[in-house]
Amino acid sequence: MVHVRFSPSPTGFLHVGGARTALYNWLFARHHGGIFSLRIEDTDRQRSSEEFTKDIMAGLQWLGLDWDKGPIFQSQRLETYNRYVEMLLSSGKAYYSEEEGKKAVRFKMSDDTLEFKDLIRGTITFDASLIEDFVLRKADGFPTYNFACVVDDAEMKITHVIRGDDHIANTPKQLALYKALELEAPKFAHLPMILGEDGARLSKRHGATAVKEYMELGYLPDALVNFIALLGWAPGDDRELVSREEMIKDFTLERVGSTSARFNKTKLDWMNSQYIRQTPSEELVRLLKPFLSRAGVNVEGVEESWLKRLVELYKERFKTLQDFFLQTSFFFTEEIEYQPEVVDKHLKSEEITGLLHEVHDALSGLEEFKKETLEGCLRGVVERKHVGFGKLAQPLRVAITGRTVSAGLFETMELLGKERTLKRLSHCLHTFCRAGSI
RNA sequence: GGCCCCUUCGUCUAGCCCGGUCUAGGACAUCAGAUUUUCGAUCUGAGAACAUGGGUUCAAAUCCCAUAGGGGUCACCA
Repeated sequence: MVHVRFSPSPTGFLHVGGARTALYNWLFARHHGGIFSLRIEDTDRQRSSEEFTKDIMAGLQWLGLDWDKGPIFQSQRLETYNRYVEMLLSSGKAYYSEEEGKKAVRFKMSDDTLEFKDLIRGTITFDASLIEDFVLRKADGFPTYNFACVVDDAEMKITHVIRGDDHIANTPKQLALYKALELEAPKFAHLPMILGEDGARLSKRHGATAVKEYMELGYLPDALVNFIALLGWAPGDDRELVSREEMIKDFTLERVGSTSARFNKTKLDWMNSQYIRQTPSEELVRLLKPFLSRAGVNVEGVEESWLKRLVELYKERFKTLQDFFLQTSFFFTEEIEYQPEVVDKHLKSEEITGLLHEVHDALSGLEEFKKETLEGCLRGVVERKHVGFGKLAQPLRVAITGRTVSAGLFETMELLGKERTLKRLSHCLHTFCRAGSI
């Protein structure tokens, strides 16, 4: 039975690199019908914190990476590690060493050649004599990473260790420990790193690195999962949008590449927009509400069916949940702001004033404020004025939305409603257009 | 610096293990055209890569070696 684990240390928020490691472990376990465990490596008492543990678990849950066992906390397993320390001490494979008044236990490193077959890179060989005796138990009584990792992987009967390739250099030490403890080593697969857009190691200066940040920016978990899955793995054919089920079915370590990948936000944005389109509108409404609230919208006061229609109007236009409000804010307020440059360019001319006047009058007389009737009405206006519809569209858009970019005019007006549309129109005529008073 | 890993379009990658089907495929991005009430979306099309140098072979992106470049790691951190 395959048994893998994700074993983060709670010294920081769950970041995309860790998320991908977790994802690959999870996919591997699900593909083989095995076990996926979560182990918290909190042996650094200074840097570990419960806040990070919570963040990591919340992040995994949000991504839909459910674990079968755990979380197991290393900080609660000191007796176990001590038992193994005693074994090594009594067999002479470990010894006490004191430096600067701190008494630790060190492992007596062998001096042979250590070799293992990495499932992703093939055989990797190390000269053990180049590795110095390393600490097993720190002066504070806690085990070090390499030691706790080996003890736990052995006790948990982990079959495959899938982790970042920054752990390659740790592997010979762990191999030596397995040998000294007469335990069978698991198989190893070292994943290449995820780099920032510029090819440097991913860090805060690259923008969002924490999973939580992507959640707050309005990325859908499925989209993020799909995107990071493809950073190092490919299904083998030309598919880009791969569902979880397909990933589980097709995921193998053989198909994981060995070269580091750069994080590409533009492609993530594209992928997120694809997932947004796939998501039912009712679901989007539900997901969007927290974002609207945070933006200051009184969500309780917004009619559900109206919001759903707005979502449908913008469904192919917003790339993230946060982006939705950025594009539709003028629907949620009474007053809107007009940028002077935009007003100057689109509203300040005799001809436009006349046109908008005409539009205001025509719209006032409408019984029904639906997109079909609106279209008929507006096209009638430009026809009577002998101008192209393009002449009217932009100024009118600016007048009722305050922007030069929006969804279709008729749909926009319908959703905005007669009252607000006319109010904004007359406000513009009064304020910006020289000739105008209604 | 020692040790280890990596190197296909700008980016993510397919192909590499099992040399010929590769005039190297796809996606994002870019550019052009179409459409159009703006932007976007959409459709069509274009440009764009086997790091370099040696081998091996009838034949190399695919195998071998060297060089260069990038990354990782050298803690009583994980």
